[in-house]
Amino acid sequence: MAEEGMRRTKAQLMIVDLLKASEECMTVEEIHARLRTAGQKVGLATVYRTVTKLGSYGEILRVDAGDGSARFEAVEAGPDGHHHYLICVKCHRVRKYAQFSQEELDLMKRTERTLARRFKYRITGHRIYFEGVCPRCRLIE
Amino acid sequence: MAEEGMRRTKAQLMIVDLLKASEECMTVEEIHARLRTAGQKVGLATVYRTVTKLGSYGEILRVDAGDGSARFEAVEAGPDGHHHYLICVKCHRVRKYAQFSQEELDLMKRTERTLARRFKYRITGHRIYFEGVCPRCRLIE
DNA sequence: GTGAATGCAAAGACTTTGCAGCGAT
DNA sequence: ATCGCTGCAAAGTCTTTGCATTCAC
Repeated sequence: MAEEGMRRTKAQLMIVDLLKASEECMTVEEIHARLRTAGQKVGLATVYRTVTKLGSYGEILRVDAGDGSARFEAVEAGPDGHHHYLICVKCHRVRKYAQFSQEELDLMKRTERTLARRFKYRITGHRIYFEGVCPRCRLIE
Repeated sequence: MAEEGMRRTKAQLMIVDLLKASEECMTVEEIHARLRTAGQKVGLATVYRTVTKLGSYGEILRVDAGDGSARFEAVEAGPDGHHHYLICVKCHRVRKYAQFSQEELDLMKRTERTLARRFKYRITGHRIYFEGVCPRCRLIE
């Protein structure tokens, strides 16, 4: 996935590793703060540039929490890289999960074909978000 | 759906009507431009305030096209108000549709229960987006 | 050594807010 | 006649960009 002329820098590795280790998608601010706290001095602009650049290579995926805040996740190679999401409507955190059933996958595939025919789109993928209140926010409801 | 002390103004009606008549979700800029073109002098701030306010009442729903641009749709009362979406990864337009199968609805309901149990969320709804290339953009691919 | 990536700060884009006047109830 | 809504412009926020320096290859 390394591209022509591209350099794999320390900042990029740290950002991707951080995202890979997280069960939640992270905002640019969160990534920046976490790296700072860990003693790494990375500029905010670098985080923006990294998620944008690796995003264009498909290594990082942008996810919207529905409140306008952009969040990011690292994409593992292969089919295991695909996630669905749980979005908390209170705190806007985005939890990713990969345990979906074969039935779901089959239905999505079939639906994609139906939609392609009906609306003349070339379908390339889908995104599924469940909205609700996360365990943490349920405590203070 | 009218709230305590709220006034149903001309600007609000125009914005909701415009959204109801559209098969696509619209950005604030698009809404503003369309109203201007139609000879209505509505300020951009009013459009922002309207989508935010009616959004909090559930009359307008915010949709993210995955590129950070917020788009909005009017929500009809009842179960018919629910849509799924086709997002064009080239032009980022968001087409809404309501023709989903009973099988889809059933599966989503079942999945919601599974997720609620597994992740301890109180699930309130779901959002489904299919990504692809729209008919218009396919012509210039 | 060369040129991509970084850090910082400045610029740009998008959204919200203060305030006086307008208009819905 | 109220008091919420609007328009405009100013103020915030979030994101991108210019430039000199650093660092990966």
